[in-house]
Amino acid sequence: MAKRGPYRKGEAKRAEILQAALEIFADEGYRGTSLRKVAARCDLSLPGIMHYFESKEDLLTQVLRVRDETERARHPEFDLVEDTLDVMRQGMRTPGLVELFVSMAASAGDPDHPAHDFFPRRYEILRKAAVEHIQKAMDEGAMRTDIPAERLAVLLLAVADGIQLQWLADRTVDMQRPLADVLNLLRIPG
Amino acid sequence: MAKRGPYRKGEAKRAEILQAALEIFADEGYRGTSLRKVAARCDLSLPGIMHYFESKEDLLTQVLRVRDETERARHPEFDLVEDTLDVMRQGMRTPGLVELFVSMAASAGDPDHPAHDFFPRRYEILRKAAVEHIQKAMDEGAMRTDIPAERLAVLLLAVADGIQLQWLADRTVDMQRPLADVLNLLRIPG
DNA sequence: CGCGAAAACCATACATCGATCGGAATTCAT
DNA sequence: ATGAATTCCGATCGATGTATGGTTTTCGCG
Repeated sequence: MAKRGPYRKGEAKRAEILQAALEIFADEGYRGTSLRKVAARCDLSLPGIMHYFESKEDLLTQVLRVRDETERARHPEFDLVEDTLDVMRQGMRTPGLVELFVSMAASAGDPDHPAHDFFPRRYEILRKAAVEHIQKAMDEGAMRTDIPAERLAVLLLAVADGIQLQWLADRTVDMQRPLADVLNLLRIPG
Repeated sequence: MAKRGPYRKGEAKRAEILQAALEIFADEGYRGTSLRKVAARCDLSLPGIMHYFESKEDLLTQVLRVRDETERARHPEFDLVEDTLDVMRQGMRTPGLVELFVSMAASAGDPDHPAHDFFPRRYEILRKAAVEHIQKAMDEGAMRTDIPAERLAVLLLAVADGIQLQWLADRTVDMQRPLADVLNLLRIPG
């Protein structure tokens, strides 16, 4: 007789909070966004938020989670190049979420941080998906390098993340070009 | 009769504050480090800090500045490969500073942030230095690509930054390998 | 030397933040 | 319909960055 699980309205509110937080961080940036502001948009008080999430960082971690899930839903079958480019296009429209992602990645190194497990897991998933596609291209003889697919996957993810960091500093840099360049370095020329 | 410039003790304290902040962030991480803690290490009160720095973010920005300067002093003549690898080795010993760097990069997108000018300027300097070395290697025929040096510089910096992001999430990843790999992709094989 | 203005520095206070606690109101399985 | 679990709030706490006013120290200049 201990637990009874969340109510229907509860689950709805939880989703509403995550959506509100996502929107606020998307168009107001990571700085100066308080839980009380998120609460206000949901017609809630701050303890109302804390009822659903253990801490602010917990909420933000789950924001990243739903962001990842919705993005994954937008791409039923994974295409290495096109999907990565689409992630960047999406990022250009929502700089606040890129800031959130980077900022969380910075502090998630702490073992006590709610996102401490999220990022390694995420990288592993992305790496695995990338390796799969790279390996296929290699088997088709479309690669001109002897670097193993696993290392190429790490390299490609690094390019994708790194160019976003540069873009945060200077929004005029071309985020798609470096990825295209490194892919051209791998492809057998015309 | 307006200004008289800082006193001798003042400049010393200013440097002491920056050094103390650097050390605290280096071995305690970015999270949970307050200005009062920095003040205590300098035998100062919090307003004592605020006398020298306009805000916390201003202090942190200048921490990054002195960090850059001391690193540049350690490398009188710039060597693209060896220096980048050394930056990563240095980062592995001070994860807190990597977190600080990434976290600042995330929030420096705001035009009102003290580091808003720092990062573009930094990237421009690094890019220019990288272009110089790449161009030299190209003139010597040591490159096997028709991608212009400027774009290769952006690509190399992206790899360096991106692999650090992955390393923050998983400290077992090899930070040096991806850089070596992308360089091998550019070099004419044996 | 010593005068005095600027710099260095502190005690205090303030606004805001995330977090906590006790309790009231609401939901829903039984 | 009952009652326990969930939902949610008012009030409060400790900590943080910041602002204010004043006091002490430094040091150029007469």
